[in-house]
Amino acid sequence: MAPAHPSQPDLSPVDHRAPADTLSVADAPAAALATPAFSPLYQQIKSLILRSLQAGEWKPGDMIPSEFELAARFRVSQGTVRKAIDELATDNLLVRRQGKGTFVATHAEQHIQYRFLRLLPDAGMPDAQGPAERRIIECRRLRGPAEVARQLDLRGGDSLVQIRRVLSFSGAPAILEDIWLPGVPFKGLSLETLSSDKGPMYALFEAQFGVRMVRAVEKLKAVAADADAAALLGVEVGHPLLSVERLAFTYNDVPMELRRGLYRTETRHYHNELS
Amino acid sequence: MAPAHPSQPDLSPVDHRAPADTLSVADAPAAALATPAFSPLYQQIKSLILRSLQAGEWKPGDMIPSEFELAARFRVSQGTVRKAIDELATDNLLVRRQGKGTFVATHAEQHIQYRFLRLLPDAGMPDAQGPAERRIIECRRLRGPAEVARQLDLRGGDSLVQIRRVLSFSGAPAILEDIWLPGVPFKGLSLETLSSDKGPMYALFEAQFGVRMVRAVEKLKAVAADADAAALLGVEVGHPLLSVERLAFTYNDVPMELRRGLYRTETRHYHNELS
DNA sequence: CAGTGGTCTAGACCACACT
DNA sequence: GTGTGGTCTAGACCACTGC
Repeated sequence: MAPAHPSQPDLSPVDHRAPADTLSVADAPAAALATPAFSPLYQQIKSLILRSLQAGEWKPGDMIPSEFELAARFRVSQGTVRKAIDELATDNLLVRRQGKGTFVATHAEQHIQYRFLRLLPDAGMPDAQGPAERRIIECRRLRGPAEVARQLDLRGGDSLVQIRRVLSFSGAPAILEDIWLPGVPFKGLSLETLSSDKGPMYALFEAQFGVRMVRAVEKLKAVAADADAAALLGVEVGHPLLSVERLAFTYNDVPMELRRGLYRTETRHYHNELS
Repeated sequence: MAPAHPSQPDLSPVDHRAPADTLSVADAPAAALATPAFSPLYQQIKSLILRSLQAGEWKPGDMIPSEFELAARFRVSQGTVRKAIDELATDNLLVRRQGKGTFVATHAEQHIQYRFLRLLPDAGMPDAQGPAERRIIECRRLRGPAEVARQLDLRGGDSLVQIRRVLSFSGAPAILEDIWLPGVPFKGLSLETLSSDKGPMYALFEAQFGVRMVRAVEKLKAVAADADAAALLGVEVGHPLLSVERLAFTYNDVPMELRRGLYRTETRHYHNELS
């Protein structure tokens, strides 16, 4: 067990027992007192694992090396690796399965159909609304509006993909979504790609473009339906709709998707837990 | 250090090294195979600490005994107590402060004014909207509607307190709230109590009634303002409002408050983070 | 300085899944 | 049985706070 790790440079992190000035900030100017810049070993291990995830060393769904293997690779104890993995698991980047191993989280093959969708039926079981029917209204490339570009950390003239679609439950339209994606990472995304796909959109992004959405922030408002939305969702103009603006991030907090959804909430609600 | 713990019965939990049949399920019938009913030591410690919190052995804001003291009391190692406290801290029941100690979380003297309020101004700093002005519209006791009673785990005829209030920012009304509380734990709550108070309502509940809200679930919808709401919030009838229905729980998932808020979201939004 | 939480180690054993 | 993650211990040392 624990053979040499092929083509793996010595990643042994700093020795936490060494004097403070040999820590990872060794080269910082002595006057830099604003940043304590001390980072525990397990945090450094966490960063190293994160780097491997970004680099694609292990793909979504893969099993990563065992805690002991990683401990040997990084020259630390198993407990330290464990703490690093613990944090990555609570961040939903890794999934532990006792007896089997630790796996890279994925939007595909998860029991929940849509990991980031918080819309539930008012009555009945959480999944009583069945699978959503999806209709793509359009998918085009354009030079995006400045506000969208800004949120995606792009320059004003950069290319974007815009998608508009409607989700229905049991034949009744429920959600109208506009989605903006940066053009470069999503080169080749087309109406055909989207239409022929079956699973969640974020699973498609993983499989086809290697883009994994890790976290997101949402801004919710109540708005009145305009003519467009009213027609597509089958409500009167002025009907109250829940507007959900979502900015989704990949690794390292890089924004990769802006999405604006309009939800009908007559028989459904947006569910949230506070603590 | 670690003197005898006065008036403390021997709380030593089950020995995890003992054969399985001496675990806490020792008395379960042999046929009961549906429940694995194995609980790690640190979970048992967590329950014991939780029990002390409920019993009021340590009040909100208090410092609890050090990890070593608790380890001695419960006859386990410090690391096991640590893991129990870790979970209680991530549940926001305890707060760790390095060098000082571990404290019972409180809704008072927290930097954020309202811990469960997710409404932020669209632009500007998170706290740019300043403190809210609060106006109590009414506070009365009644036999509550069946639906409210059901959600609060009460019988239909039990007494309730109902509060209606409006929150404004910079003089502009923003939130209309209806709050229902069970009458028994909140005996003595009156308009005077509420009006003379300055801090967050949940801080008042802690200080005056010993009720600490621990977590909550919310259901969000977009609705049209009715005549009442329109008048109190200064909008037209039919104006879209964000409806936020919150059920808040004390320890042990006992529901203690039902709250229905109507938020104006023209210049503010409900903020949420997904992961 | 002493007391507290925070990190790290090394080793033991348990629970679970596969073969 | 073997290999994985999960729990528990005992002891060492570090970092922060306040006397």
